[in-house]
Amino acid sequence: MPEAKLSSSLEDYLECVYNRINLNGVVKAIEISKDLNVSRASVTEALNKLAQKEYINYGRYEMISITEAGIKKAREIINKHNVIQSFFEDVLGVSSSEAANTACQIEHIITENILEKLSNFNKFCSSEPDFINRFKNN
Amino acid sequence: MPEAKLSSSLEDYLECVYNRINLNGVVKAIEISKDLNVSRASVTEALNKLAQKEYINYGRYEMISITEAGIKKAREIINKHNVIQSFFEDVLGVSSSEAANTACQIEHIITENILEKLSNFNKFCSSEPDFINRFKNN
DNA sequence: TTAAAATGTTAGTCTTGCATAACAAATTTA
DNA sequence: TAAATTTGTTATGCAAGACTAACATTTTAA
Repeated sequence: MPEAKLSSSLEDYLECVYNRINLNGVVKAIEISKDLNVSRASVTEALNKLAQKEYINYGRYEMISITEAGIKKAREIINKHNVIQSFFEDVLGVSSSEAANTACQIEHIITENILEKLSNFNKFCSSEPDFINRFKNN
Repeated sequence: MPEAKLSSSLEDYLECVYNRINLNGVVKAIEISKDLNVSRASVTEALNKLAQKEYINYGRYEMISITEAGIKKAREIINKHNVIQSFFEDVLGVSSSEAANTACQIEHIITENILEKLSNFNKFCSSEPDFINRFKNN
């Protein structure tokens, strides 16, 4: 039974593991350290914590794999990220990089309820391009 | 010359000092500890840091006052809070308490640029109540 | 005006998350 | 395949931010 709560930092590591595995089928600690701009030692430490919480499978010098619970959790985080980024980018008209950077932080904070409302709002706005255009020219 | 950067935590303390002083003219450490749900010891520590950064005036057993730089900074934080809360509450229709709690965290993260766009968006939406009503009944 | 209560401070500890340096293992390449 | 390089781990330390317990000061009230 994986423990539910992850810190922002551990969520970032899990998200990175998921993305890398999705992309390449595997992930190495050094890639994580580059993606997240942290030392290899910090990655080892974080991976041990994620394994202890049963979000990944991992042991000394072993290949990293992600559990079902890890996949579920990672997808939740990534979904949050995407909804937030889309709001900033597509509704407010913020640049892609600024939208992404801010979304990276807010994804760890926003509640499920607000997320759902925001997601609906994004959809509603994209069904009303006229409104968004008037806002942008305003 | 006050140092610019404050951690999320110190921003919370400064915001609390500002609000209490605005409300009552004075603020006591114990009130801060109750508002922020931390120990009196943590308050002492935070106040020393804020004083060292010249956002407040403070010394051992002395009355707490806020500097000009502190007022400016606090108002920026509170403005961020209000814009974010208003978006959640008035645009998305989130409850006041959930909007406030989430805004409390996002206020430490959001960039000036996104804030400005969000603020404009709030204004634009309030000038188009029909759009918001259609979203809410959707 | 003291004794009790409330408030504030200090000292020491814990946790998280990061770092560097030294060492271990695995991989690459000459 | 042996040496060099890369990658991973461990040990250790630091900083922020919180805590509790003990002590100091201030305030309240008997």
